[in-house]
Amino acid sequence: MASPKVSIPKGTRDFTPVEMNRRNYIFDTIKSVFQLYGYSPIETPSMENLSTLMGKYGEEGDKLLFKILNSGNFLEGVDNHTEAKSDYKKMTPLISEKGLRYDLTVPFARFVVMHQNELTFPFKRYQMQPVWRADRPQKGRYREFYQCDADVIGSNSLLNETELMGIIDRVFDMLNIKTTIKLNNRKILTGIAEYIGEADKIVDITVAIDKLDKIGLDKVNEELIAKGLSQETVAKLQPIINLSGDTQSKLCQLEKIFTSSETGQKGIAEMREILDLLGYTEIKAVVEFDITLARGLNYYTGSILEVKADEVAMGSICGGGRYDNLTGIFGLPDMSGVGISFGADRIYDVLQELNRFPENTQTSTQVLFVNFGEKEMKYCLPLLAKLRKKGISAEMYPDPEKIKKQMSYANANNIPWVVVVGETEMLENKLTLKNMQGGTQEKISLQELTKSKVKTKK
RNA sequence: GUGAUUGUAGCUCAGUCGGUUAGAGUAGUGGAUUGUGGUUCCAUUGGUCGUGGGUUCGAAUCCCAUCAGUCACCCCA
Repeated sequence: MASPKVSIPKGTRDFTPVEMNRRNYIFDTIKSVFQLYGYSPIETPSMENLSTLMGKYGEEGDKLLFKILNSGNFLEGVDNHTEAKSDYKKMTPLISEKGLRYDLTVPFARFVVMHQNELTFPFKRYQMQPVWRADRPQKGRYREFYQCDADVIGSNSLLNETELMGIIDRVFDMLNIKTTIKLNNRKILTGIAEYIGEADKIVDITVAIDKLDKIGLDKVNEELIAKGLSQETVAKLQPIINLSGDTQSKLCQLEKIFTSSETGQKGIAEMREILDLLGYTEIKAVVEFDITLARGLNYYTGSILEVKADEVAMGSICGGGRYDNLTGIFGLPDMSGVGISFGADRIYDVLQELNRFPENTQTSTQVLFVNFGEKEMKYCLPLLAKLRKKGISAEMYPDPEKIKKQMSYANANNIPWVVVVGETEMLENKLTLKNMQGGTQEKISLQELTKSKVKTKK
C-alpha cells in the first residue's frame, strides 16, 4: 500500500489508545485531587480575542501566540494602511483579531470578569485543556499541550498557597514521582532589585539569576553586566546570589539585607507564613526556598513556585504563583488570585522515562464473543446484552472470520475472556469460556457465565 | 530568532573504499493447524534510500540546495 504523504504540524502529536489510556490516568489523578480540595471545573474556548491575550505574557509571549487569520476577505482594510505592508507588527491587528490561548490563567481572569455576578468568591476553579505556543519544539516542549490548572481568586489568604502545595504533593505522590517544590516570592525579587538600586531592571536581574544552576556564577555576572548593571551593583548582589544554608537561615540573612526595602520584608513575611502553615499539613514533598526561581510570566506579584521531578532532567512539570491584579486589566480591580498549573505532557514524559505507568491503565474489553456465523451470533447477542447490563464490557467480533484471526484480535487487545459458541455448544445449550491468560477453557451453562465466572475490571 | 544533528520497508535499524538485483528484525498476509490466540517453523507482500540538482562509467554512499524530524540556546509547561 502506497502511503500518502500526510503529516501533522510541527510540535503536535497523535495519541494512540495506549497513550490515551495513560494520559487519562494522569488527567484522572489530577482531576480527583482538584475535586478533593474543593475546586470546580470550567472550560473556556480554544480561541480568545487577541485583545485579551496580547501584552499579558511579555514581548516574547506575544510572538509565541498563534494568531488566527480573519475569515472572509482578510485583506479588506489593509489598503488604507500603507505602512502596515512592510511591518508585520502593524499588519497583524489588521488581518487577525483572534488567537489560540497561550495558557489557562489569562482566559480564566477574563472568565471571572465576565461572570463576576454569577460567581461566589473566593472562587476555586480547575480547568484541564490544551494550550498552544508557537515555540520551536524540543524535549518536553510542544506546540500543543495540556495544562491542568487550579486557581482560587478573591482571597488574599496564604492558606491558598499552602492548599495548592498540598494538591501538588498529593498528585505527585499518587503518580509516584519524587519531586521538589521550589518556592520564592516576587516581592523578595523586587526587594533585591530595590536593594541594589536597579528596581526597573528587575526582569533582567531575575532572568539572569534564574540561570545560576545552569551556567554558573561567573556567566550570570557576565550577563548582568551585559544587561547594563555596573560592577559595583553586581558586587552588591553577590551575597544574595550566594545565599546558603537552610531555608530559615536564608530568610534571616535576607531580612538583614532588606532593612530598607519594605516590599522585600513583606516577601519574607509571606514566605514565613506559608512555611508555618505548611507545618500543620501532612505534606511530604521537599519544599525549598530558591532565590533563583523567577518565573517568566510577568503577572505574578507574590509567591511563585515551581515543581521539578527529582529523577529526570526535564523542565518544570508544574508551576504557579500569586497574581494580585490580573483581572484589573479587564476592569475588575482588587481581586487577588493564586494558582498552579500541571504540565500533563511533561508528566507523561517523566512517567514514561521512569517506566512508572501502572500496568492496568488499559481499559480493555473483558469478554469477546467469537463470531461463527449468523445463527451463532444471534444465539449470543442476548447474552452479550446481559453481560453489559451487569456492567461487564463485552463485544462480539463483527465478522465470521477464522477463529484464529478472532483469537488474535482478543490477544492483541488484551481481552482476558473469550466465549466460543459453535454448533456443539448450541446443541448442548452451553458455551465454551476460554481464559486467554492461562489458555484454559471449560464448557459452562449460560447462567454460569453471567453469575461469577467473568468479573468486572479488577 | 540562533546553532548542531538525523532522514533507508508500517515500526526499529544495518548497508564496508562510490560498484551488479538495497538487507535484517519486527509488524502484516498465507500456511504447518478448516473449532483456538500468545510460543515455534515455513512462505510471502511491502522501498521515488526525504525532495531537487551536481560530480562520476557508476551514488543510499561524495558535493550543493531544499524540506522534514530531533536536540540545544533564547524562552518556557
